[in-house]
Amino acid sequence: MGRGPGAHHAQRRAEIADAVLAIVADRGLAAVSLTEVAAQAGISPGRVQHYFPAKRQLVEAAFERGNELSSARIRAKTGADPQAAEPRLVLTTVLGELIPYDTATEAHMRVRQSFHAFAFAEEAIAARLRVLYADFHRQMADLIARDQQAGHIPAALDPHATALALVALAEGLAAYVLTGVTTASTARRQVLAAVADLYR
Amino acid sequence: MGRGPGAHHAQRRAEIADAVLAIVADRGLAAVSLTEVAAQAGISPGRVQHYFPAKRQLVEAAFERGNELSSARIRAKTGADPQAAEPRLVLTTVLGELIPYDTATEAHMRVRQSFHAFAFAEEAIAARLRVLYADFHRQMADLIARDQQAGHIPAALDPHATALALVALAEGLAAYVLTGVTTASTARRQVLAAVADLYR
DNA sequence: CATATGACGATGCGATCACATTGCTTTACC
DNA sequence: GGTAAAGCAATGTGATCGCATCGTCATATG
Repeated sequence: MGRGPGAHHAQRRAEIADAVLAIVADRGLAAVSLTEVAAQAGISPGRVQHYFPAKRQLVEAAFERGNELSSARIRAKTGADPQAAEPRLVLTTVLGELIPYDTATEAHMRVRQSFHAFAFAEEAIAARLRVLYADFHRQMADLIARDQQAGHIPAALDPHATALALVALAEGLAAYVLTGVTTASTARRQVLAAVADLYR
Repeated sequence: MGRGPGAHHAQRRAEIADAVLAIVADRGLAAVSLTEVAAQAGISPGRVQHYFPAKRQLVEAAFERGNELSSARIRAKTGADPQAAEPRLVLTTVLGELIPYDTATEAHMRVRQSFHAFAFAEEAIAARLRVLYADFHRQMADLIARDQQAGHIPAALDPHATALALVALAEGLAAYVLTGVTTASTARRQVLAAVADLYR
């Protein structure tokens, strides 16, 4: 797409979605309003409305955007091809990524938590979360199954159940880190220990 | 306190706080407003305002109320004296209580999740959460330490770290149950397996 | 060149919100 | 029995919200 109307459409939408994510990360989903988003993005409220005629679409776009950014960050760390890398390395990387260690990951986990809570009232978001996690858990289970067949992980474990428990542990700890219940390093140590426990 | 002004003060406040919890549980914290709360409680908006002059106090009261109800439910299941009961029984009961299994526990976990997200924007709530969890984790750690000294749990484990991981696992799984990512029975099985793993 | 359309900014509108104010009734206390 | 305070309902108020509408300008297209 070159110049003219619609040339920067996708980019503008992404910028606005990023503004929403920034607001959610430091003031929560309740602080998201058209004027607030416009101020955060440094544009007029009319422009926000132009790209997102209804607030619902604005929030959903931010949700999708957050997931994209998360996937991109994970891909950057593990490589594009999930089959190519060592399962154990991918497991520790991905699970470690769930524990906030800088402002970007902290913001992302805050957003994730906020949408989790939001899903109680918005079935559309809940449905997307289910799809997202089904995929995520399946990928983790695949990694575990691969190292089971390689003889590195006890074959008695149920790959999917184990994956579920690992991710749940990581996210539970992440929630603690976000509110200051525990430190990031403690949480990270716990997650890595849980992975190591698979390979005992 | 007998009759006259102030006689039912605490009870009225509790009723209103319960109404807030009910709204949070099925429509989220964003749906909480003075008129909404009044409608839920079947009283006039003025009465809500009378007992809670500012919305902040209303939300905080609901937060405290939720914690009280949770503690009461746990006490009812484990007995009043935490020293009297078998540590393993208490561990499984308390952790199992974190997994939603009926409308009451589901509502409670929804409320907990909502306040967790709310804490990002409200430092006062975050501070209360920290105190709450510090206490909670310490109690769990004590139970583990007691069964370590009894020789039922490997002494090599760090009681506090182990307690932290167990609760985080349970809450992470609970979040999945709430959005339908996984079933309650699966989550429960995972939690019980984690406890059983301590006693291996 | 004419016209339609995209891309906005500006303004207005109705709803809702938290909160303030007022006033009436009931009760405790001197 | 008079008075002060508590317990409420009713109403008002200013702010903010999402969203609709209108107008302007640039650009692609015929």
